[in-house]
Amino acid sequence: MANTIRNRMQLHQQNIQSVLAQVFNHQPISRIEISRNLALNKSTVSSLYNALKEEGYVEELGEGAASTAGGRKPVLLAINRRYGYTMNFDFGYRHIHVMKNNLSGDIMSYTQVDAKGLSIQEILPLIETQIEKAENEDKTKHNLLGISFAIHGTIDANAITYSPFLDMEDIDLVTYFGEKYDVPVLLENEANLAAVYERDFNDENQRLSNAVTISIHRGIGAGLIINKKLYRGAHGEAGEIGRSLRIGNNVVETPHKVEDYCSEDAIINQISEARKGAPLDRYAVVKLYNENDDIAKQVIGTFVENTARIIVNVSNDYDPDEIFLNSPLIESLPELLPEIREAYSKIVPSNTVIPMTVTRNSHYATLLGGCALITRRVLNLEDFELNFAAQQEF
Amino acid sequence: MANTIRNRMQLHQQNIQSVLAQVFNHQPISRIEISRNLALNKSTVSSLYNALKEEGYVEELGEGAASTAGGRKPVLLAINRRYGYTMNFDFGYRHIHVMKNNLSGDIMSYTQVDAKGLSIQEILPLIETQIEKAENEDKTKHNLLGISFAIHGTIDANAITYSPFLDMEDIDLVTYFGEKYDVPVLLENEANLAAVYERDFNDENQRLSNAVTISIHRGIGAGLIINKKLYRGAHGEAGEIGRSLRIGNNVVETPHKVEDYCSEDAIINQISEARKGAPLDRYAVVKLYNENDDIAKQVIGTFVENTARIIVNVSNDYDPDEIFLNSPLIESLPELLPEIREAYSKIVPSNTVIPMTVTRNSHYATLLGGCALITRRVLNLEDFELNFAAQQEF
DNA sequence: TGTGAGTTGGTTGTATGAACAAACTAATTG
DNA sequence: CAATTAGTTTGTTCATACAACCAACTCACA
Repeated sequence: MANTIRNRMQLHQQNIQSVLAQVFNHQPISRIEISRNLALNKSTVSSLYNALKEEGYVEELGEGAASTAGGRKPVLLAINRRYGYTMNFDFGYRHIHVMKNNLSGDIMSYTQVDAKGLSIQEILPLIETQIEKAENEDKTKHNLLGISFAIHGTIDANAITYSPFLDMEDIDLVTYFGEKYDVPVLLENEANLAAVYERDFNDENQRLSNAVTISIHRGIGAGLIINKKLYRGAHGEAGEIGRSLRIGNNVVETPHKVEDYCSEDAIINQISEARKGAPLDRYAVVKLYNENDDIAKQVIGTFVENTARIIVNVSNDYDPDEIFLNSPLIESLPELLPEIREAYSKIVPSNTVIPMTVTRNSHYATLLGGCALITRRVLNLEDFELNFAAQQEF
Repeated sequence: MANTIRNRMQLHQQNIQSVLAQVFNHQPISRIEISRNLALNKSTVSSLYNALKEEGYVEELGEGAASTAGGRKPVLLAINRRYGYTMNFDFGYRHIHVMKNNLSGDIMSYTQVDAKGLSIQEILPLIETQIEKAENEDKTKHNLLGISFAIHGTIDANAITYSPFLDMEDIDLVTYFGEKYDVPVLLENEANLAAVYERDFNDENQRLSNAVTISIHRGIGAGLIINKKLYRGAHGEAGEIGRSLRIGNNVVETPHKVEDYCSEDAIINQISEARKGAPLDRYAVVKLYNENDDIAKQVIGTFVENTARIIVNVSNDYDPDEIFLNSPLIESLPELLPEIREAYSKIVPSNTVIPMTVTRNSHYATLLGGCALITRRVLNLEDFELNFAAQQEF
């Protein structure tokens, strides 16, 4: 029991956080409902809520409907949407994706900034412009509260350890922006953020204890939710399933990796090479496939088969409740999912096929995953289950 | 925050457990030392300790040495070794392994019972004989407190879901022995228990947060420690790495699994077939290898190479602090470990090779892992870090 | 449409009890 | 002896529980 509380002060602090988490997860909610959910006396909840109100995190929204049996109307409590906001970025291949979110995770704005071929030195001012633009059109009390960056690489101890697609040139984003804006800055791998997104934004009833997102972009990586928590590994490299090697009797010097066969880059290159034509991109590949081009059909057929096997392997490795596929290619060719499902059930002839879902709009996923993590930091609710899904419509 | 405490009663209960865990982990220990470790007032610790003493879990061992600066001698506290004991079993291929442990995890007795080819119906009375024998020669107050079984198969919700090597014939061990002896009965997969063993018995300084044991027996399975806790997966099937499929361009109908190449059974069969001789067992294979038999050398050479790749894949999948190899074959041929290390570093040319260790006496490992889990249950310390390693010598 | 019994939400003041703190005893070193 | 440390006793503290209250609603009945 590492993270354990022992005395009344710590108990009090934790109970305040529990009340805040209740407000977050069930807003708009009344004091009496919190009292019931937490099994705390209603007077205790009132006292704890008042402490939160003094800090400005919460606000009263007005009165709700009374019970049909009569009785006083409840006062509805919610996260103070005018407290401040977070800025969340994703360094994509072509674009920087930018999202501004309030403390409830609602999307305040979303933009893409063209960044293809730019160096990090050229990208930094673009980010600053976005942050300052967001600040100018804002009316919250505390303005910017935190920043997150989705990184296509590996992170350890909130620092980039490997960045294959963008040379960071010794730029430390955390220090740079942390000192410039005096807010917490969080870096996280994009597959991990996609996993956090599925847990926090896409799982309304919070059923998922264990989930894996398989991210098929230029490489292949998995984001792991284990016991409701993001599992990063000892060095932030857990879920690097694209680097998996083949086992077999013909031992070769440089063994084949999964991503040599099954990443989006690998697929595009295979088609490109077989056609002996100019370099392709994803849109061209999708077009060829839709035009029933033989080569595209054949290569993507193998991709479907291999993806099914990757899912089998992920099942065996992690035994999750659900698997999410984060692949722009499959998103563009939705007919592939049933094919993957069929290939899967041919390999594992069981009556219970593991649930698998294709993540829609994967850029939102990583941005919202970053939002979920940095919001926890800002609210001092880092070890709490926060449900961003349930309160999106409200 | 699922497992969270909210009121003073729960806080009190948790603090009692924390004191018990301190006594367990640091016995013999004084009250004042517990007070310092837990940052609880010494009067509080005294009061909590008295509650535990009344229940009989702990006892005073006598006085320790006074500080060199003078002062009263401390009274040394420890787990009451005369409170009771646990019985822990492992259904091996040839033998049932039986261990009796006191509440501190000390080995009171160990035996193997011949069980090759016996049905579960024939095995049950053998187990009962062992339990009754242990009871007859015992002088503790409460006698048998719990039973654990290491299963070569998968377990979900404390029930066997898959048992490839022993037909369970609808026998429910938990009900059968639970009702017969009125104690908790725990079933767990043997690779998982080996992982628990490494965490609790073999990690004196409790450095390991994430560890994987790779169990290479008749099949291949992994036991996973993630964030200091055993990770079992949604259905108890996490770490079934032996079932992993090959990814590649030549898609075949029935894809190859890792354990088709790399399990002990696979190695023995390959050598056996290549020699066109009688069926072999592990001892014969070890003998051939030591006699420099060409076929054995070649097959085991490939095994070394594939094991290195499995370790690479496990690293990529789980990114643990350390990997443990639980393989009687490697245990019998210790010269293989440096070869595996070398093959590994050829594939991953990094200055930091992941620590890998061969578990000695793997039968003890699973039995002690079972002991660790059932002891937690008995002491009501299920979510606490217990360190069986540190206090083995005392 | 007016009234009051019943119900529910929320506040206030008091009681509880687990941890804390201080002052004690006990036993040691030098 | 003084200084120091271990542990106990006694009384204090304060976060939560509890009980009584107020506020405000529904609904049945007149």
